[in-house]
Amino acid sequence: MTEQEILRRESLAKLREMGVEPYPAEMYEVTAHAADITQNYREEVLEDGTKNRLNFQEVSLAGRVMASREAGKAMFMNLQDSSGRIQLYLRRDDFLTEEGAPIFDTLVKKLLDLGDYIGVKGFAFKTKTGEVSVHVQQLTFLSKALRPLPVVKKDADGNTFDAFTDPEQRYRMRYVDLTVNTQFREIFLKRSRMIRTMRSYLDELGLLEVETPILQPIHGGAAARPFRTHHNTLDMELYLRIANELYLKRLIVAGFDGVYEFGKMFRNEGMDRTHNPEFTALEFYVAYKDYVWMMQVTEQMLERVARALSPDGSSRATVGEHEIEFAGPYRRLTMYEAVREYTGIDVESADEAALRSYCRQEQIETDNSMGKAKLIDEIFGEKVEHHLIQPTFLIDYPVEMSPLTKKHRSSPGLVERFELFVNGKEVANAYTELNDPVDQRERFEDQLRLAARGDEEAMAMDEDFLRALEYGMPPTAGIGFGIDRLTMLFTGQASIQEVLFFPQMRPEK
RNA sequence: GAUCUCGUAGCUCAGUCGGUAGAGCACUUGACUUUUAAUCAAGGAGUCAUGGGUUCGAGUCCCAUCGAGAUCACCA
Repeated sequence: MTEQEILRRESLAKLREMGVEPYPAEMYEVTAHAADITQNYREEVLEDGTKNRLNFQEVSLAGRVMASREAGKAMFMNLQDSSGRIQLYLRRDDFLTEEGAPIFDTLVKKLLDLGDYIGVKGFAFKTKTGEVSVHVQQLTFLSKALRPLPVVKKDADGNTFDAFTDPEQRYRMRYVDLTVNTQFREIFLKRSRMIRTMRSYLDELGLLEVETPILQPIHGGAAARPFRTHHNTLDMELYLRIANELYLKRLIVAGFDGVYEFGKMFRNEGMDRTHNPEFTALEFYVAYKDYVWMMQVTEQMLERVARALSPDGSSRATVGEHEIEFAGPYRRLTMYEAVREYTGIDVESADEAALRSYCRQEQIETDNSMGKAKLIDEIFGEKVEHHLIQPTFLIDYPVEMSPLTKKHRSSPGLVERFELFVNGKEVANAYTELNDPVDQRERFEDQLRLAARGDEEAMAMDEDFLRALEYGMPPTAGIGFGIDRLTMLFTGQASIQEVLFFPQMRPEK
């Protein structure tokens, strides 16, 4: 233990000796919050020059002591609650035992430490320097802190000193990070508001919120390596889901017109500033619709999110150096048009060899297992994707890369799929769902052939899903959103770790 | 997985050419009854990430390991 930790344990023991419980069980009545008082306190100056305080004259608030300044027989502290900070003013003469013995020096000045949770009762007033404060008449210890918090200071110009900045410590000890770096709370408030806005939009559309299995016997619905686990009683291998798509479609088969799920997905792949092993997706599926309808819904939903998150209700958001307009309609570009526009290649007429030589020329990595579709996708990723700053629907993908997507109504070799790109990154993936069970079986068989060639991410055959389709699934549109990526977009964060409370870390020591 | 950078007091950081471990804040003691990065005086606090090596001597140089960040590869 460090010196400071030992001292705090000694303070704890002394409090108990004095009959003060540092961790009381009973609730503490809170009648006011810091931000409300500092923003709404009113007082008037009477004709004789005295001040008349108009509100907050009997308040009870609770929070953490974040700073203290002793001034002789008085003391100032900053109390932080969930709404913000407020200054407390304490005078020695206000703190006496029932017998009248002074306890200010011992109890408050010595045994109260930064980081302690306390409750205070008193009245609001303005100090000589004009700061709205609470004159404390009664103080209650609510929880003693045994470790010192980092002390982050700010001066009058807003300059920060000794900020708690080490990303490793911030992510490992989010409780400390969010206590002292309160600006990061805003990211998570926005994340919550974003999800709430989407949920209420989907509820208005009449969709049903559902939950589907995370432990799955067959990992389907996406191309990714799964986490494996084992169920003891069943004595069988299970996978943490990489997607919930096939289960949501079973519910469409079951006769629900529309279903949605916000849920964690798990992918056993690399970690970097845009990938965490577990991440959150929103997927929804709506019967009797197609991907054209889904584009309009996407535009409406994201516009609503943007307005909910911007301070002035604007549909625009600033992301890095770009101002992004989320009100629709968004630009629509086919995969082929996009590649032609940014590279000049006519991918429709080009053959595999021509694409391969272009990749060589542009130093785009390829391997021999890649077919024409995969090569186009590689070129898109290298040459096009980062140009798509304003929301852009990229539509109509080659059939080989979309085993769950319905064939295009008019363009052979393509499927009815779109991905939404914003700020050069994919944020949603949608399609007119494949509901032809015979076609779906053939697509799975193609995937099996890929797996046999060593593709670890190829989808497995899911006989029960095929059986469901054979019972009949109505024509359906479906979409998946990366909630973490969207949060990054709307909060201007470059790292996924900043939008997750507890990003995955290697174990300490 | 590869490459580069980083790891020193509770926090933020110095530490020169290899020669006794430093500062500010925090902490302790004292002064001050409207302070606010409070101020003033004095003081305490370190397994220099871990383990080896070179050297008379290593925070510093070399190797390995652990952890983090950035870039790249894969993926969303």
